[in-house]
Amino acid sequence: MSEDVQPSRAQRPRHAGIIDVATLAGVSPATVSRSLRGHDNVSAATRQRVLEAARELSYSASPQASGLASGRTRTIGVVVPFVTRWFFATAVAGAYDVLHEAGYDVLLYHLGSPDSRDRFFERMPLARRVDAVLTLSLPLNEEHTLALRALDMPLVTLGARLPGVAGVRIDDAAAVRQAVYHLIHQGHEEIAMIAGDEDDRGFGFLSSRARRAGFRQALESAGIAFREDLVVSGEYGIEGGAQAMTALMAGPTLPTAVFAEYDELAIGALRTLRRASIPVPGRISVIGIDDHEMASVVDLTTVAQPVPDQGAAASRLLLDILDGRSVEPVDVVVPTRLVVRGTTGAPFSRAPDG
Amino acid sequence: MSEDVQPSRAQRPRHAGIIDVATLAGVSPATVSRSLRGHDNVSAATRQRVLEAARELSYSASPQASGLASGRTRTIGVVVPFVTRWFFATAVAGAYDVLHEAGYDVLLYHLGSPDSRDRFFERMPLARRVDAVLTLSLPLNEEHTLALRALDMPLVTLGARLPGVAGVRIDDAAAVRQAVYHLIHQGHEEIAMIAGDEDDRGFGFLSSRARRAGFRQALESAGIAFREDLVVSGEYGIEGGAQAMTALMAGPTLPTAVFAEYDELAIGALRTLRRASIPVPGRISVIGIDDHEMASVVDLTTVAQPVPDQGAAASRLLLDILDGRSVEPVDVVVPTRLVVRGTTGAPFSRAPDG
DNA sequence: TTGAAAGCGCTAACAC
DNA sequence: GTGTTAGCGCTTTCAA
Repeated sequence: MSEDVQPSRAQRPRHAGIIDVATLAGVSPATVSRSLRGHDNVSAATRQRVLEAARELSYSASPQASGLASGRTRTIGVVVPFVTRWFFATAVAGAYDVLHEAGYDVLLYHLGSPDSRDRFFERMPLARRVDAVLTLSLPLNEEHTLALRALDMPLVTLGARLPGVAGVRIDDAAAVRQAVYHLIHQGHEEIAMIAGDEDDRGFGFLSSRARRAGFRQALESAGIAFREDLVVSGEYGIEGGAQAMTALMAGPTLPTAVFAEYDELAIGALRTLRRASIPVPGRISVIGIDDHEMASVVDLTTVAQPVPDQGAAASRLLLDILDGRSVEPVDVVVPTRLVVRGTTGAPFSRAPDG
Repeated sequence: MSEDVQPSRAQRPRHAGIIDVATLAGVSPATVSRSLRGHDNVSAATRQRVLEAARELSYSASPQASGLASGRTRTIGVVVPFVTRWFFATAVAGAYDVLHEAGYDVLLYHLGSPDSRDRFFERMPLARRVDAVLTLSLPLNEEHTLALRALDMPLVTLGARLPGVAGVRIDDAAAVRQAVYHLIHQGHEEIAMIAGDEDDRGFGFLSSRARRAGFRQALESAGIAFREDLVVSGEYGIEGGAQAMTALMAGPTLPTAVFAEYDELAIGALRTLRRASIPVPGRISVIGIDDHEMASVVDLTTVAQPVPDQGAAASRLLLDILDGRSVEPVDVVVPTRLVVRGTTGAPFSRAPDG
């Protein structure tokens, strides 16, 4: 709510308008419009003249005016929880390239916190600003979902499946299984999980829920009892992982392996372990999900998911819907794969007399 | 250039328009407009009725139409080289918060490569889409600069000073000095630099140039001869740093310390050193600039710069210009500070018989 | 194949 | 304080 000091608009040098182009080309504005947008009911000669005139005046249509007249904005709203997190930044970049290539601008909506998410969905600033919406990993409640549907525009989700909405994602349960089975195959039986925050302060990402459930299933299907006390949660990011590891270390016995819901949590955990001089994987193994760009630096074993590809795929899906090429709410599931590095190994065996 | 399949626009449920609100409130559209935008020449009672009517119809003005009529878009263009890099993502988040709070939307332009930067400046998609532009660390040649000035709209740079343009940045030379003097004080004399790419494939960031120059100056002012052969460059990101370190290791003698132009290069270098089992700082010390969020994880000594703050400060500057509160092209320089961690130490002393 | 004319939904200048 | 009247710069029928 800033004060509105109205700057004079007279200063701006007047852009060439469609009428200028029409005059120069000796045609009507309507013909200019048709020529420039590649409609086929214009003779080649006329179009040629128009294009030249437009170039000469370095004309390009005002998006405002053309949007107002046509009802389309040529803009896509991209809604992300945190642009600063590697996953989201990378997905946005992947999406951007495809959308930009297709001639769409990208309006960024950065939520930052659940509070501001709620405000966002109340005010719905997207209403007449965009032609379609791409939401990244947003966990939405009924109210949010309704607000989104009320927009009645093409919608695609990335990383969080919404019933009836097209989306791109990985199979969370499968990814967790890859990670947990890797640990089990190495002989681990005491496996802890560092999960994302699930309480109200956090977003409560859907993938978090899926991965927690997947963790339990994976253990049980391997005949290992699930222990609630070995699941700790941390806020989004490295610090969250570091704190969660600290909490885990405060428990009665340190497990022999930790599965982190995603790499940043794992990386935070590694920092805590390094500072406490606990050897990895000598005393404890660590594995994550993502294949974050830093995973290779800290030599983290992880389950890789293709992030830019998902952004690109989601955008293509959106374009398909916009162009009427797709109607079904498809559910694109991209594969993950285990990347074994140096933070996992055979379990530490306690001294026989211990 | 995608095929234009025009979707029917008839499907969209008609938003309430300003006339609907005016009718419901029993006033003219102009009064609705005035009331909603907080103009003071409306009686309290009238405004009240209008606000209620607007809420009842959940009306909000079409940005297209209001933009067309007022000549303002309430949108800021934010131009970044790579959203995926920590520095840029973090700066964008800092900027976003301030702009969003002030009621502006953010249109993201992701360049990705110098080629696409050039295309961007040729086509200048910003022309009528935004009220002002924030460019992040973009090295611009004369042509780019002209294109930007031709827009004749408020402009602020972050991380790269443009003559006559307001901006926010750190003092690159000073930051380099902090880093290099730290190494020198520890006794290092053979200090290499890993610099950003300067050839055509890279953007050739201005800060890169400044930091290279600063490096030479810092050495010489300490009485250490600058050696061209100890400067290697790497592409933007971790891989670039890793490759540069490999190149450095291929030289006749490994220096005792490496100064990286920014942390991601340093982190890449650390990965190469770890893989080659070269002890840090036992055999070689490493220092960077940024205080990247991963710096604490790899225990990297660095010169910290406040990134979200710079984004926020740049945005405030932009708002000041937009609102006519600032006219001078101010040059805001924010301080940096040395953060000593574990990758720097006393220099390795060669075996006496070596 | 082209042009004329009527909007798209607002804001701003000018009346009252 | 409030209403009336012109646009803002395009696109899109509809006619020719």
